[in-house]
Amino acid sequence: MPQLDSGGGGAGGGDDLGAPDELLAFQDEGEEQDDKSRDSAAGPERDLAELKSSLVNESEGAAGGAGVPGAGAGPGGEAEVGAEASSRTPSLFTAGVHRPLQTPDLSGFYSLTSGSMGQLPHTVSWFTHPSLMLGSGVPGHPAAIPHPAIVPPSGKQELQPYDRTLKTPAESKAEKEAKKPTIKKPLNAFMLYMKEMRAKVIAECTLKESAAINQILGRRWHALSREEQAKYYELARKERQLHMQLYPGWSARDNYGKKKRRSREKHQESNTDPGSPKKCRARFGLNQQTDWCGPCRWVCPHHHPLFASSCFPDSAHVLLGLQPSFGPSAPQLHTDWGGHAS
DNA sequence: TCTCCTTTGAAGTTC
DNA sequence: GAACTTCAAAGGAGA
Repeated sequence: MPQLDSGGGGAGGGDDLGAPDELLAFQDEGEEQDDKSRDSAAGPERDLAELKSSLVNESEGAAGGAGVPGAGAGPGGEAEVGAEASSRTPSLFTAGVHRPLQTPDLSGFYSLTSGSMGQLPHTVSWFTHPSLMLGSGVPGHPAAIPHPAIVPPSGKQELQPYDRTLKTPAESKAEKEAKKPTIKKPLNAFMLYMKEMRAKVIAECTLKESAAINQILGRRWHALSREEQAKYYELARKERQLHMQLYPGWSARDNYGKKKRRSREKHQESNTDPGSPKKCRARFGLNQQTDWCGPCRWVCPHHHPLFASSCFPDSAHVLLGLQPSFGPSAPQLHTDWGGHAS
């Protein structure tokens, strides 16, 4: 865990949490996104990469100083913890609302009470009271709020996932492994977005199938402005930051194999599928769309970014006799729409 | 009961 | 360092 280096060093390396993919995505879609952002009022807005780098700098300051905002057992924190923590679900956002974060620049993100970020739900809910968790030295303390990322082997949340009072040094390692609760990965920006928007999509589309909902959410994600996406990237970055502080030794690898491994063949099949839109786009680029295969070039009017927010669910496409996008053999939705927009 | 589906992003592994 | 793999959420569907 390279990022686990604490302090400034960690901030320099580990805190550079803008993922390569993240950047790539925007590089990929830079052209089209630029067009989009040009006509959207975002004119002078910073490039997202710039924004991200500024966020990194900002977080460096935070990490180097007080660490995670609110993490440093600030005044009033404990009182609020005991009184409110159990009655409401704290979150990064509620944290901002109820108790503005210490990092001024971030307050904008967390004090959003309207718009898309108004009610980011509880995924980040454990953030509010890190003072409980950080450096408390009392694992299993009754007042401690377990991180939602902690999931016991049963899959249900335990109140005291790290209660080791009954453990003895002689306890078998296997037993420990078996009983050790799973610490989940922190959610990335898109996951946070999904959590927030899922309910809306369900309400709008009267869909319940997560797969279909996620497809819609994927399209909408691409239709988001950079600023809007940046909010989620920032949130996700904070998630990861706090996650690292809460679980310094944790690695994503710890959870490898806990899910049943997907069929590699299937995965590879889809990756090597010549009709894979992402492949064509990656291979030929946006400027050579004439080289793209048919499915990649195919443009569903409902999937056009202009209509992304009101796009039909794919089941509706099927019902309407439009080109289906479900099924392993069907072309994936052209969610990297950014590129096909121009 | 378990796995798949489906999305994007982060992080780990492999070459 | 590029490419690939796995996991994170969600809940219906199907084995």
